[in-house]
Amino acid sequence: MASGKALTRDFYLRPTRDVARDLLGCVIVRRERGRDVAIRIVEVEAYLGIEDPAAHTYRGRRTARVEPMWGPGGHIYVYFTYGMHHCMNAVTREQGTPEAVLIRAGEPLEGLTTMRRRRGPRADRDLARGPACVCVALGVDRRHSGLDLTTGRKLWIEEGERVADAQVSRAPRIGVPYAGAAAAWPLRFLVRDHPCVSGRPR
DNA sequence: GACCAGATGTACT
DNA sequence: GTACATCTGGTCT
Repeated sequence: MASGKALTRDFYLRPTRDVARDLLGCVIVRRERGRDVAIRIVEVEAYLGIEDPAAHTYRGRRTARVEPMWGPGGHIYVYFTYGMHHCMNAVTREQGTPEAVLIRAGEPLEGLTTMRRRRGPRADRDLARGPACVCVALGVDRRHSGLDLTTGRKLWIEEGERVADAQVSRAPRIGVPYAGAAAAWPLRFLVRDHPCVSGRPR
């Protein structure tokens, strides 16, 4: 089912807000032992690098963990948090501009059996609902951080059905109260009324 | 809906 | 050494 036609580098080298909005409707594909697991992106958040108090690269922070964010767009940045969760981001912009888009939720499309096994008993719409759930469903952890998303081999994002502007909602990001005024920036993009969006109020 | 424990990597002193 | 994290699932109301 997956076309294997990964989004090209140019897609990711654009302004991060645009990449975030345009990722809605796109499909993340994980290919493992010839089997595909795929989800359609329904919720994302933009993180705007050194000027964004909510970003891991705020004020130019550069450590081994965030190194993938400093490279060119089109790579994946995975971090581990709360002692048990992984979250994945698509890196944007050119090399030296450390911005990214957090994948918050997706609608399961393919490989349902695999996702159900990984996530345990729960409704299908909850399989990839929430950033850590996305990683579990796709079998992604920080060993995958830094992978190139444009080669279309193990993990990539391909074009999906375009989400119309009227179907896109913008909202403040989740879980970043420490970010001061930036916590209110409307950098979260989601498909309106979609059953698979996460976004528990906080 | 509100509240909270969980378990450890990561950044910084 | 220490504080805290781009969260989830379970419990209680």
